[in-house]
Amino acid sequence: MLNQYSAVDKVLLAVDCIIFGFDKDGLKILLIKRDFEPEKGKWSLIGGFLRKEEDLNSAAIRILNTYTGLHDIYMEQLHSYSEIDRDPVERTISVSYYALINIENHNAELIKNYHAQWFSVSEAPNLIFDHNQMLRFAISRLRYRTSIKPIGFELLPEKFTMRQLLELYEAILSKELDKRNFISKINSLDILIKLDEKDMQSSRKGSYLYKFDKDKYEDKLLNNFVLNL
Amino acid sequence: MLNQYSAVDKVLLAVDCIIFGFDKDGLKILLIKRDFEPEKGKWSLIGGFLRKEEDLNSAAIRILNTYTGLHDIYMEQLHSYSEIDRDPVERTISVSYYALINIENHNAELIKNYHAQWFSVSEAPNLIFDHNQMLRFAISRLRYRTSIKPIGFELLPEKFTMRQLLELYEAILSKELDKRNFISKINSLDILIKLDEKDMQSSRKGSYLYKFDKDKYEDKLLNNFVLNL
DNA sequence: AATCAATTGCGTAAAAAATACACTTTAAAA
DNA sequence: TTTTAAAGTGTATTTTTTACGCAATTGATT
Repeated sequence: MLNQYSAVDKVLLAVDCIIFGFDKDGLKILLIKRDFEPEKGKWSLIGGFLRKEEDLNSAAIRILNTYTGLHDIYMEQLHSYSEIDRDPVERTISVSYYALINIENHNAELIKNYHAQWFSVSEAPNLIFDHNQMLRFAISRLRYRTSIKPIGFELLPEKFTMRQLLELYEAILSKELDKRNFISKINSLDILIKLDEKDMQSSRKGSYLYKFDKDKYEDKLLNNFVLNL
Repeated sequence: MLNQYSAVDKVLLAVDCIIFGFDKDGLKILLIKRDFEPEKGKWSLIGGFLRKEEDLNSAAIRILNTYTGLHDIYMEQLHSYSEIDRDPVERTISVSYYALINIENHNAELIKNYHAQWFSVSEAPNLIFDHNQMLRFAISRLRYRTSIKPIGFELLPEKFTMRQLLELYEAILSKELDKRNFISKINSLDILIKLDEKDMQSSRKGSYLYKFDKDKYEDKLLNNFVLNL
């Protein structure tokens, strides 16, 4: 029974994940040393293939879970890459996703087994195929996202100082921000709860710890805003 | 020779195009009456399947050309849709693209042959599969694009009045704009050339015609700006 | 006990951008 | 000549963004 569907060339569909984390040294990404050909031994984004029984979002979530042990992580689709020879072995289209995770929360054992490693975004090694391009695109999307959605819950420890939050934003935007203006803009979002507790690591005076107001944070996630930092 | 690539489920990859046009009645999209099963006879975005010898951008351009006769049209990839049963016949992942075209320039013959038709965006019929969702997403992306890139070249005739440009923006954003503020904001972009010629259709007084300064327009395309209308 | 050092915490003034708003001009039609 | 319908034009007000500096705190040092 002929139909429009018959003459078509099927393809492999891959998912590649740009996994962002943040620690005292700044914004990082999780990369993996590829353990199969081609390009075995080179650095690559964390990826896998789409399976019959899942959609792309599920595949991205499965792949993230495989390499980090994490679940319930929000991921967002970015772009599809389809150059004919992007993968020399077989025609493969790849859909990129990004995730934001707290570096402390993932399974360190797991990533070691997979020869995965965190790299500063600014010092990332050269990546296989078109993964450099994927990474650049992800960074620019992350910057954009920062201007319309709250960010931080995913990347910071539960309790954090204003300075940590400021440095997170500075790392993402890669520019310096004025401390006072930053604080008043963040406060105007009304998503932080100031705790009665101080972090004494960073200074003699100590600085107040904050946490996100989960409900308000999630409300804000639903409605875009403009945050001009 | 076993490798990581062997166990994988290949899929069909489709491209669906949201084709925007603009005329005196506002913002429109080009839809097609589907002439094969499933959902034969229902309205659908214009689509096709990715072929071996092309990448997704080329496929989108080919599909647009097939139905409109147009070429050299800028298209932008939007999103990939991968719900398992989105197409009931076979597992198909679809990548959406959008294009902006001048309604007057396309091949009317061609679209008639294909049972394609222009619809006001606000009066679009119900579409097959997840095409309604694709359309909504495309509209929101078009609005966003409007705020960071110049728009109009693609949608307006070569010479146009300020009112036409204003109405284009109003149609895209679906809100009223203040004429005077609009004009001064558009002028501040410095992409228009005021001609010594008037359009006498719209009023007794006649209104000046403008055209885009192609070079400046394209410079602006390369660099984002913020246009708050 | 006094001083030092490092970082936190806080507010205001100036500049820039966005918004609101109304009347005159023009030329064809009556 | 009067009428009519749309074009064309500028300013004051409000809001937002930016720039900027100093006092408070406290552990460490002398």
